[in-house]
Amino acid sequence: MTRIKDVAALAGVSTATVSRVLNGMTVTPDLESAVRRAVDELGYTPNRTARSLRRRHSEVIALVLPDIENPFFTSLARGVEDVARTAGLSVVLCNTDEDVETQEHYLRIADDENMAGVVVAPAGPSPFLARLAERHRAVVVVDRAVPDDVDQVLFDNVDLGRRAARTLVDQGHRRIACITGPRETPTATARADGWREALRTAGLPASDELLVHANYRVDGGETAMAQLLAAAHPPDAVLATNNLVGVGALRVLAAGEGPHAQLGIIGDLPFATSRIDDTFLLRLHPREMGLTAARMLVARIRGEAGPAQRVIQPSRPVMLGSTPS
Amino acid sequence: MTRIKDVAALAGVSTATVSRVLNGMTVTPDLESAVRRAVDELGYTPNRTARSLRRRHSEVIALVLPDIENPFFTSLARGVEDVARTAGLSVVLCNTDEDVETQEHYLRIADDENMAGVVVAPAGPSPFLARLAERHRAVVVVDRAVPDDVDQVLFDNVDLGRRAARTLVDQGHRRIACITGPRETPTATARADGWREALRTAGLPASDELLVHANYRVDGGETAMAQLLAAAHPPDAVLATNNLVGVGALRVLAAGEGPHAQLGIIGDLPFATSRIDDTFLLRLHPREMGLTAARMLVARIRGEAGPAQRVIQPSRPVMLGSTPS
DNA sequence: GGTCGTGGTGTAATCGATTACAGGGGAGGC
DNA sequence: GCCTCCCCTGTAATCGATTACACCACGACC
Repeated sequence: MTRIKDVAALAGVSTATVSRVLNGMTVTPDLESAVRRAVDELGYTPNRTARSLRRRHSEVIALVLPDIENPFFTSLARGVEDVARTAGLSVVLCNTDEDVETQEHYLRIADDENMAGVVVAPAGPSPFLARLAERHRAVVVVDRAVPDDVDQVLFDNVDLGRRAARTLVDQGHRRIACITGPRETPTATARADGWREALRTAGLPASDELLVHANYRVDGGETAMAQLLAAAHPPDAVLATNNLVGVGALRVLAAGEGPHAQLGIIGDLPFATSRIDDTFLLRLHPREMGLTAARMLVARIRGEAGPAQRVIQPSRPVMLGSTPS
Repeated sequence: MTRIKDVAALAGVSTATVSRVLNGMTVTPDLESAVRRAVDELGYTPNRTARSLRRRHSEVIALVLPDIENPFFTSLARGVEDVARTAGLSVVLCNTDEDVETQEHYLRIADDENMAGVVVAPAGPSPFLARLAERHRAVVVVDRAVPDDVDQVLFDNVDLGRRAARTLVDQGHRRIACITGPRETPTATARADGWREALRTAGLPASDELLVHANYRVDGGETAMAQLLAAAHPPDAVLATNNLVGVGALRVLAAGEGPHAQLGIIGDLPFATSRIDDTFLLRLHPREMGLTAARMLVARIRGEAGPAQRVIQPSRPVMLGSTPS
């Protein structure tokens, strides 16, 4: 491996001068070009480990996500990447698999590796997160609120549930069920709260048998939808509060057994294989959430940010599905 | 931040002893317990940057992927993670967006950060890759062959195309089209070669108008399928050579306009929303490919690996689709 | 009892960059 | 002509860990 010493020797200058050229400080043009020639000739790139040991932070940010197989999060990741790249930062992605310990593990690595900052969609409560923020590490939380005093980019989940449910009400449906995630998942319960509120406001029932707390994945959506349609009084419309349970619900409908029901989904379905003209999608634009979060992170890394803030990421109006693009 | 010096001072030993305790070398029990107490009390974790500067490699491996939004690759990523975790390594994921320059950038980072190794699904030819391998960095290439002398885990793509096409032939179809990726994409052309071979063997036409080189994404599949079905002599069966064009093709079929055609897909559809009983899937099990690649990487990191080898990842028999699980 | 070997510990060198500090040289002002 | 001041450069300290090397104490063996 070529080191800065080799470049300095070849260019006939000191290591300090090489470092200065590489970091854009003023240097006599003669020396500068000599250094650049030497750098090119040796194909030298600075050792980032040494650099970040000395500088006490690297040019890498960590993006800690609970489920890398969920298109919502991969889309969010793309947003973070785009901003990071233009800011000269590299993104490394860590998958916690919804496991709090794994999350702590990765947050600790980000800290120990002196990463410039962290964007995290928390799998659960994290003592370490607060500690990072206290020590003035750049941290932005996305998608899932935490009580700590850190930057956060969130949806107004109650409002999402309300708006989606209201759309079904306005369509004339009278028995509107809701498939949401586990009780321990705050976004799931908040969206269900919105659904309940919209129904009550419209004078419609929002009874227990119309609300299913499913596992928040595709199979959860399938099971829940099948259960709802098999009930004595099946609903004439169903709200799925995230993309994955939406996929599951759609599959059951596509099977065509049992009664029909209008479906509404909070989320997007980039890999849907059926026509879904008939389904309402309340698209969430996770990519834009990623953009927002990354911009906030970059500002904080640069020291341009003030006290921690919570940003509510807007979502677009409820849209009729058509085949998603 | 607490440093090893602080621990040493509190425990009344030298930094060398602390380091030895933390790295499992033999130390007098008295001192060892004193050190452990001090570590606990201070909540000390070693600074990984300093450690990897000295050791000249870190405990992190990079997984460099061309498209993080493709479920094939996220599934592969899960496989890599599972092996890495049990080996005590952390995985960071880098998205090249099919861009060779971005790929070089991330490979360089992996090198400069002294990462323990790299698993990469190459977006294209990479001079840097060969250089890494030459310098005895642990490198494993997955999914897309490269000419360099490095470990590789690949499918037998010609065979995949052949088997998938033969299944359609055995079904009694006589005019079998193929939607594959761009001519510059080796896996795409190899699978198409297999399709052509199977058709010729069966005495069926494999003419140019039956082979569409589409963009290898969902919209490419849609366009290609629409084009095929609108032809003067539409095919009675279509082979889609990857998961994404398969999704696009299915969408067009689901629209129900135009003639029907039997569909076969090389790949899996974890987010399909329709019943696909009627479609043949040749599942590829990218997760297992990730497991294999990560195991090879770990062996190489530990210095247990010999000369570079190419492993052909087996795939299961062609299966009738049903709703994927 | 003396010598040798062994196992455990501490001191200090080391990894490869950045940067505080000191010194040298040239320009400008009196 | 001399003195400042400023700008650039080089030397060496520094980041925080690991580890080569030297040393010491103790036990075994002759």
